Amino acid sequence: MASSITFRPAVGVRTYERIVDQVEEALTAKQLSPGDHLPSERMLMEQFDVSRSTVREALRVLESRGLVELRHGGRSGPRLLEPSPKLLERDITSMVRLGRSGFGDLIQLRMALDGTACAVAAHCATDEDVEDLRGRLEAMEAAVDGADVEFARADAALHERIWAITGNDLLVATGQAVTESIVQLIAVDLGSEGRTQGGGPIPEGVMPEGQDGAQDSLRRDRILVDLIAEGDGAGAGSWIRRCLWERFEGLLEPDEARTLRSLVS
Amino acid sequence: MASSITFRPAVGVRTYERIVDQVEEALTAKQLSPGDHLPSERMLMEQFDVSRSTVREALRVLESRGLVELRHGGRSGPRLLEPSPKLLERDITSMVRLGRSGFGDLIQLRMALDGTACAVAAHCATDEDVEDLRGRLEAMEAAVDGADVEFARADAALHERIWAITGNDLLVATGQAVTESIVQLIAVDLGSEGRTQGGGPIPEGVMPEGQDGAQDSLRRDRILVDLIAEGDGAGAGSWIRRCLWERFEGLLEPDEARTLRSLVS
DNA sequence: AGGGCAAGACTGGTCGGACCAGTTGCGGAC
DNA sequence: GTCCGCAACTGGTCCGACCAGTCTTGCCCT
Repeated sequence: MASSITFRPAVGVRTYERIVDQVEEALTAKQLSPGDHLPSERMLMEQFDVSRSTVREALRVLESRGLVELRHGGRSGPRLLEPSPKLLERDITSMVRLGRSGFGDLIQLRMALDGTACAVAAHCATDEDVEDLRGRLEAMEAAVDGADVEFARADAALHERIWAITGNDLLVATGQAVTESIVQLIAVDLGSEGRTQGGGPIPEGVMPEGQDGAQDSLRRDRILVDLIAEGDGAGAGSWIRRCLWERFEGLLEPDEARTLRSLVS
Repeated sequence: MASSITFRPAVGVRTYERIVDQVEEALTAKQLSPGDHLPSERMLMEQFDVSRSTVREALRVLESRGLVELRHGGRSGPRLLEPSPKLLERDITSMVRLGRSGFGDLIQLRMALDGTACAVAAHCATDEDVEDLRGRLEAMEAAVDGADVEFARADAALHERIWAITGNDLLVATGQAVTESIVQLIAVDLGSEGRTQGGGPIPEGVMPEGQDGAQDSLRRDRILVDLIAEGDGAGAGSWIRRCLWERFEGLLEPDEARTLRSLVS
């Protein structure tokens, strides 16, 4: 068994799947690059010698995999996209909504990712990185009195920047996906709760956290940046885990909270 | 701004997307469940009052999102599926192949996930869980002299069981996706390397690790299970990170290896 | 009456042509 | 030279047809 090439099943392969495969292979082989344009549907049906329906089904699949973008009326064909965390986000969100995973699972994953990211960032952050982070802290301070959403955005930008310091695009994408899933889930919960309660007040301590919460977040983020600046990876990792736990503890079931508590030490 | 309901853009929504949305909403609202069957394409085109092409494009999208399965000739319509880690796996794999992420990023993610999973598992493992893990160690010992692939399978089963102990389905799915991506990437690398080298020997220390590697893995897994049994979460977490680093260190670029080294302490 | 096999009635997969709607770019009118 | 409108694209949807796979029905033979 010298060769371990993985063959794909050859039965039941539908025509449009072969088209999808060809495009994907051309993409991985760098024969096509994000930003390039595929030929129009009419041209593709000639090149592949299939009907337009088949071409369109293939394009639908490519589109839903985030590989191409179709624009009605544009003079150039479908545009190739670069990989985006959107897909991960949707899959994770749907897994949480449809599967047996809950909010606590999402927070746990976030703690795993953010803890690691902060630890790595502390070890490989350059002086410019730290300066950039401090700049974002200033931006947060400027927004602390403003609208909640603006502060939340500045907060998210800081953490994204920390992930980016690791130079691990996969970690960035996964982290964004999990974070985005969390806020979406909170939004949905608020929405349904608001409906059942007839538009009552928004629960405290969640996304729109008010000025006290903002001040608190800012204080914690300052400490986090300090730890990263000192190169204290272990400290930064456990600190962010603690921050996350304290922030979301109120939204968890008691046993979930206890389990996640074990990650804070 | 009392209500924070998130509306979706209403322009440019194509007909087939509205069908996809309806099915997804019925799925999240539990009006449809995995295992159920959708009506056939001809019936769907009547219910939605659209053409079959449009129904088919919607089904293609639902299929590529892993929500339905189409079987040619079956008497019942498209079958609804339950969420599977397959999607996450494909997204992660394609992000690694197409994006700027490399092998090291994947390993780093694996260390984050596995480290957290082992830490949590150590805290919430019951006596039965530990017993089950020890049983799997026996299975590995039995396979240590056998085929590499069989041992690798038993090894993977042990780690999946550890993830499962956490009760976090999302963590299990993500872990499986990352692990699967890693072996796929190794397989591809071996394949291409084999081609360029004209079918030379398989590099040491990778997937098929031989008996020495198997004995080593077994020894490490024993220690891991012991740490979990003792409830030493921090110890189990850092131990598995160390194991992963030592195992894949040889496949990493020097600077990648140094970065990941910072997670082993 | 029971068992096995063939025809039919579904299923999804593909094809071809047609028409509508949104963009864009070119050329003519001013 | 500038601006506006038309024409030549683009993708989105529809229709009708045929092929192919699968399951069921029911007939025929034993």
